[in-house]
Amino acid sequence: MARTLITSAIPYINGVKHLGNLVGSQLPSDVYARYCRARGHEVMFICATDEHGTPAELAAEEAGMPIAEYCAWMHNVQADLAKGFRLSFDHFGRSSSARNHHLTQHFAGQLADNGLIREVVEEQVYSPRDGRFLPDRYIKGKCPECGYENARGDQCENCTKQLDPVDLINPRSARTGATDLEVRQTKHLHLRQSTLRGALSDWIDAKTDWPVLTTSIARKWLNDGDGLQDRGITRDLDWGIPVRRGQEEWPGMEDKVFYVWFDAPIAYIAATAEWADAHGLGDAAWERWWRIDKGADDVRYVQFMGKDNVPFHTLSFPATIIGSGEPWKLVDFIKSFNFLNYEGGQFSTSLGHGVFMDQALALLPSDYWRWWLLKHVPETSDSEFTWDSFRADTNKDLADVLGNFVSRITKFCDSRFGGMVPDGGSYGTAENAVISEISARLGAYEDYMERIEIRKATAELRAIWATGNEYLQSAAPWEVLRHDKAGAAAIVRFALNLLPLYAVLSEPFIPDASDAIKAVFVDEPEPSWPVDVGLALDRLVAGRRISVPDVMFRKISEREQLVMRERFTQA
RNA sequence: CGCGGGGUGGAGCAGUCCGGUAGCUCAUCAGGCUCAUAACCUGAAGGUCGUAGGUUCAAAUCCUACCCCCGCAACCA
Repeated sequence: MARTLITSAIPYINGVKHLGNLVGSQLPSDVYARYCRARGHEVMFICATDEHGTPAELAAEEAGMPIAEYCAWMHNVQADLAKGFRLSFDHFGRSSSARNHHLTQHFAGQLADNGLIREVVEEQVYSPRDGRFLPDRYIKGKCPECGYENARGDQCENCTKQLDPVDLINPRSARTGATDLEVRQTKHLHLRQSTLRGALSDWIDAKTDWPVLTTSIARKWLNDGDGLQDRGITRDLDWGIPVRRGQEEWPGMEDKVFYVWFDAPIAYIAATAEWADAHGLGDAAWERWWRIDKGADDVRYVQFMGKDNVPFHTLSFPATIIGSGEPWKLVDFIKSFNFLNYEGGQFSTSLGHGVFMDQALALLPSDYWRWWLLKHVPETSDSEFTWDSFRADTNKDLADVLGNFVSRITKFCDSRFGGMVPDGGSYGTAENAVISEISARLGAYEDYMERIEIRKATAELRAIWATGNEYLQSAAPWEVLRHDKAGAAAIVRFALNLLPLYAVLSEPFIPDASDAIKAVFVDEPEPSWPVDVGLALDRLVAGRRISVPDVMFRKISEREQLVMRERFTQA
């Protein structure tokens, strides 16, 4: 049996995520995980919350909560939203878990033993009033280039000039406004990525089937300027994974923690270990997914992420894995996405621009969002959410094409055949034509899913749904019924047989609707992935009752669309 | 010359690697059906494929130059 390990980029802890975050990794990874399971793969689907770093500390401060408490709370909020969107993680872990502490410290120790860590004394801005070192972006001041008053220490938002905090005129803390900033020396650990440049470059070059977006970003970092640079993997913060060399203390690093980007990808592994712990399983249960010396040699590992995450997954994390010198599983395929914009601008947490996951679920069931987002998932370029498009596509695809088909055939069967799968008649040329068309489309759908081309898969799936309406229209059982009851029975039986097939094929995209369709056939066994479409469309037993479902997808009115747009769009 | 992605009928996209009558969904218009969520089905109109050159019997597709949009630019996740 094929074994597939799937990870989604882990969402940051500092609040509820918006639809752009959802569509950029969690949602497409869920579709792929569901598809793989449906095809009989043994799947391990992992996600987690990314809980360390300055923004988390500041979010907790703003919420008036201790950081640990804030993270625990927000993790639960995000876990509930994930359930609401039917994200089928095998485990939704936390980067702050004990497992991740140990693994992160372990990797650091291995890297140090292999000569891939060097200690560097840096000069950083310290704010006595804040009681901490300030990351560049948390220092504000007047831009020396354009005079903009609120330029950030890393870059001026007004003139886009890249800055160094020491360039700022009248620098101050963005948190407290303190101006008595001083430059202090502080020692940090750097990962010597540059020494692994050749190995990483060869590895990337071998990935000829990866999306252009993925490899082009990796190559840019490998080759731009002086090539891949070493990277600091520690920070002067309180909240994080304490710097240790494996089990040992790390002299001189007592008050430091690892940088979030060092520990976050390791959390994929740690979360799998958490999964094993949660199920009372031993280490062997998770190691067979991650250690090629312990059974993971036949695992295909696929990662999903937004383009902003690509450098860390193509370079830093592989550098950690390779540099450890241990037989950990490296990623086999990286699916990366562009960004989703909102009504002409970017989604913005601070401006309240756009739709957030909790708001979306309060408005409409998850299938609406899943379908639209997946149909427009930004695979080739940035895409844009508009209420107009959302309404048009969900009304047309879900209500008119799929929902209406389910409705018309079940109601017709109910009113003319007593709500039972009718017996009699036989399939002929029309039915065979449908079988061959669906077979062809199913083949295309499977190819797209194997290659993780989500948009094309949605188009194919929709075309398979439309086949049902086309068939009913031309077969016209309401007409045939007037002179040939057996003939009409065969048509209705055939059309009813499309429903379990649609339920199975649609499940990765719209799982709730899939369940609703399955529920039409109360006494039938669970349908499985079709090996032969002809057989799949001749499986319902005549005489068994069907249950007419409620309207599966109500339509969004023009008025609703306008109201939502008004509510979620800040001028 | 920082890097990358994109520019195809009114809208959103496929096709570009491996040149050969420009395809899909929506919207529009016409017809049909009446089982169904004023749904469905069929057909039509609509594009000199960002611009300008070049290669070729033939270019959306290859080459050159340029224009426009978006993102990124490593101590923010």
